[in-house]
Amino acid sequence: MANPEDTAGAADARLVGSDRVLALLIELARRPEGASLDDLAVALNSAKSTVHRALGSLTRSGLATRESLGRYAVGDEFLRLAFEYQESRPEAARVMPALRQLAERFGEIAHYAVLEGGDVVYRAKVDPAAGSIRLTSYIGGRNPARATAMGKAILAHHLSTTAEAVQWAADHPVEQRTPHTLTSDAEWAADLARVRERGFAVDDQENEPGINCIAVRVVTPSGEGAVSVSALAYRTPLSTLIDCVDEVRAVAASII
Amino acid sequence: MANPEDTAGAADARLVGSDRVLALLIELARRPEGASLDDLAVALNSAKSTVHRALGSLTRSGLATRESLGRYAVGDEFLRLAFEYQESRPEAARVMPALRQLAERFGEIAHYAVLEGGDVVYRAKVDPAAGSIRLTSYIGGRNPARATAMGKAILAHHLSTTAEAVQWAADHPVEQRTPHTLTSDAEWAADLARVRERGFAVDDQENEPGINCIAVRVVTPSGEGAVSVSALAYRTPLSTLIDCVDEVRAVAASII
DNA sequence: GAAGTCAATTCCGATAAACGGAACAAGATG
DNA sequence: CATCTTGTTCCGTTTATCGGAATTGACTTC
Repeated sequence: MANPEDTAGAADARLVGSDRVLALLIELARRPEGASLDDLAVALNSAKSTVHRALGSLTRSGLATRESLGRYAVGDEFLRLAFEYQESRPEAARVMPALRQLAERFGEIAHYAVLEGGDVVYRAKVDPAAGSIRLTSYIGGRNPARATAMGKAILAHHLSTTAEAVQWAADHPVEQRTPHTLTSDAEWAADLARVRERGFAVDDQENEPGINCIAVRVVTPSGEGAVSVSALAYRTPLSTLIDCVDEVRAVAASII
Repeated sequence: MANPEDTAGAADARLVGSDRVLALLIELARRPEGASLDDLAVALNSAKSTVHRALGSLTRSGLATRESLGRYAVGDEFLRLAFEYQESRPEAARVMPALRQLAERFGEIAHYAVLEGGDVVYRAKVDPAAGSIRLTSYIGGRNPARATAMGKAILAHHLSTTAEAVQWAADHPVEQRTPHTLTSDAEWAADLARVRERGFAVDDQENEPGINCIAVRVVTPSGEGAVSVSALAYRTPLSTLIDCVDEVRAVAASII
């Protein structure tokens, strides 16, 4: 991949000790096909022997493994920890049945997310059975709250006046992700008012081209969040989702 | 300074540097509820200040986060890395559609696993829509190959004679996990012969009480593995699964 | 709002562990 | 058999880590 690293941004800064081991773990997780020791040494800008020692630590704890000569990869233990953690979360267990119903009913992807700062963080997800097209959303992933139905569904309950909504928008600028993204603070605040009025939020290809979404806010004992159905615009137009909002609401209400 | 604690059990004697940071990450992942700094310091048998520094490393890379005062937890980034990695694996993408079909058809859990040493390692999984009862299987998790249908389905193709099967069994002893576990090497080898003959393997509550399972071997460009349907015995008796083996085979054959 | 409690953070000198360049071994390749 | 790639070990120097204790901060209670 000719992709200059974005997140790590550490290609320059001198990593030491534990930070390097963690950077190595993250680097490994970015490579589903695995990588050789030299590749990793280059990526981390460190000596081979250092990376070798770091790989030793990771291997010892099961977080990394050597699949074959020249192919180090993330270990089973890493995945086990993450998946067990996820399935042990009470909130995930609570919303999964509802998400399964939604995914099956619409044949599209259902999500559960919470608000964190200016982003929504996905906490659970169900792909439809027929789903062949892959959406680039992952559990633990983020999207700007402003440009998503889930974000708006949650925020509408906290920003009760236009002034507050405009202020929040000003504090959380958003990039023009698609031609439909509402970058104007005033327009966005107006959209939020409609959300408050109708009791649900939509995202008309504001976050990703060709993808629209409907969401309603839910409150669980673990806190507040939102459930949504994200659909391919050409297959399930937004109007279809809106027509069925009562079904979505009913399923969401079934979350304890 | 004789430090007379080589505490028994999980926490090893003396963790240093990176190993401690990784141990901390693993400890955090074991606690969906989160933990305070002091709790973690006790669990790792290290000084608070040391754990504090380690938490700093983890937080900096997004693998840990402080949810509130006294509650450190695994960070979103940890989950994102694991889930993105999993969904990027070609083999997972290949088998998921088949697993979804199986889970929907039987209303039970469908798995894909590969053989690693004497264990099967789960690589993909689909829960049924109606699924309320939680099976304790996680992606990245393991079970003894001897006591599982998937393990037997794979091994039957590699141990072509009774002698080989007995030898393999002797090399990989298994504990009596349930009353049905075949701990006798000879009996197990006989069972394996039946697998070879019929072209599919079953697990009649050998691994977990009340759970039976049917599995067939599959070969993909990424290697060999097995797909299975695991069912609650009282809901879907083994005979039902066996009656439908042709369906299972057909779905498995659809995996490219 | 002051006292009390629990959690997090900072300080610091001694010690031990990490660093990395380079040489060496082991597998693959043809 | 020659050659490449990948992985592993060695070792002197340096620098980060360790942990006990004291300090600050956060939240609760009276």
